[in-house]
Amino acid sequence: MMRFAEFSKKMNVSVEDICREIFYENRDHIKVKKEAVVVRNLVNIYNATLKLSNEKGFHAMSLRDLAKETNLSLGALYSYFSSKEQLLGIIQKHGARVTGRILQSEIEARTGVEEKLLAAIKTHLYLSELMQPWFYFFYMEAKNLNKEDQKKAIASELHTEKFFTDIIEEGIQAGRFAAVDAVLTASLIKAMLQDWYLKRWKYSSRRISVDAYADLVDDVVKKYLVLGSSKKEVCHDAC
Amino acid sequence: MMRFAEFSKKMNVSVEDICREIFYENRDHIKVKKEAVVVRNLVNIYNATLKLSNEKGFHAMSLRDLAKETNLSLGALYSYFSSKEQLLGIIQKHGARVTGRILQSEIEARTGVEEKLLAAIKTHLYLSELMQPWFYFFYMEAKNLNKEDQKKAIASELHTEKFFTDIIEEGIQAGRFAAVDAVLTASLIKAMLQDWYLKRWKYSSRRISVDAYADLVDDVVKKYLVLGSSKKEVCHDAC
DNA sequence: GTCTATAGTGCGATAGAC
DNA sequence: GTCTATCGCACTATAGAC
Repeated sequence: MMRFAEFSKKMNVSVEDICREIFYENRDHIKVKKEAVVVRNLVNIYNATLKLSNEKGFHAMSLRDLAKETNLSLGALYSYFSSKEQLLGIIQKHGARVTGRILQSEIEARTGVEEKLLAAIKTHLYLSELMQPWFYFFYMEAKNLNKEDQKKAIASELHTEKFFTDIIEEGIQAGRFAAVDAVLTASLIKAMLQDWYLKRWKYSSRRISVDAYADLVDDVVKKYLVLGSSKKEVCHDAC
Repeated sequence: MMRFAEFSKKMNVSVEDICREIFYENRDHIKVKKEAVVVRNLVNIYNATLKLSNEKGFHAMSLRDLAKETNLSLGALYSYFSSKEQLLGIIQKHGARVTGRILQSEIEARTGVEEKLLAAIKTHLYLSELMQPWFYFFYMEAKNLNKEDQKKAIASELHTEKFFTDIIEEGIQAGRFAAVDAVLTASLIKAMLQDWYLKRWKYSSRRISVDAYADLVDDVVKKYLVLGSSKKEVCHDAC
């Protein structure tokens, strides 16, 4: 099964690609017209927004802060979005979209139910590792969205969870997993996956790799779920 | 083992008690002198602050919002704290203190390592259920604290985690738990416990009780940790 | 395409009447 | 002990020079 290094190469998820996508979809709100200029500045603006927001919150970040961080003027910033609120909404929307898209394609590529579960766990962790600031932002700033975007954020959260619920139910029906509560179990898995990007500082300072974390989560989940997995297996950590 | 209803009765953690404690420790910053008046207003102010902050963030809550919610004037509010920042710091500090105090006393009351682990899980969940707005606030607003208080918040987070690490290590040394990575496992447990108060809306709408959630977490953790726990036990959900 | 200057708003905080 | 009125400031957003 794939490790993070491969995933990272294969995906090549770059902020630049996301920004180009945003450019094409928001041509009307963006006053500047040269693609190369726009993409360069959007990358700059979004990275700075994520940095400042993740340090002290989106609301606490003023556009003067953002202008300083990007080395752009206030006026120039407003050539790339029409209001501070819109800036928030765009980052949320496109982050969520990329996540959903990749998660789906990676799960579909597997057949066995245990492989699917492992692939879902790994893909979610690897994605959140590649795009940690986006994931963190998505989580912490959801309450600052307007009502409509907030609904979308909740839907996106439940949609991700459903990937896991479906896999677990499939495993139960196939007689490979114990008959647990699939919805609740999926919630627990999601909680463990979220901790990875929400407490990045903790795992960083302890020098835990994303692969090690993925193995751990998979281990915990499989011990709970998989029928006939002997307790002996636990020993591979000890022996 | 104790259930939530008992815990709730036994603890009788009231916002009023916390506010009285705050009053005694901050007499110098609080201009009003009659205890009864102060406690009544502090309860009002803190509840309103938690409500508004948890809806839209502490920074986004203006003191005019707070005045409206508490039915106090701007001037009156400033009789109970000296700045908006101080209001944030006080809520954080006292919330963290109550948590640490209760968690410690509940764990100390047990002897067996498995009982300790279950007690720690249940106490954390039950406390976060009783004081959900405080826990949520503590988590989401940590980044808005000044640097000094931020350090304290991180220390508090690690301190809570250490309760779990210690119990797991004790279990491993006693030969009752598998030789897992105690620190990492404690992180995972904490992640699952935090989801309970961070995603309260989700569990509420699904009508999951805190007792059911506690049993689930305990089940997952014990299946991963406890040596010689037969897989047959998983079936109690199915059969 | 980017800048500076500024209009207009709402904020945190305080003074002084009652 | 609580109120109203207001100060000074920092914010979002825009207009117009370059």
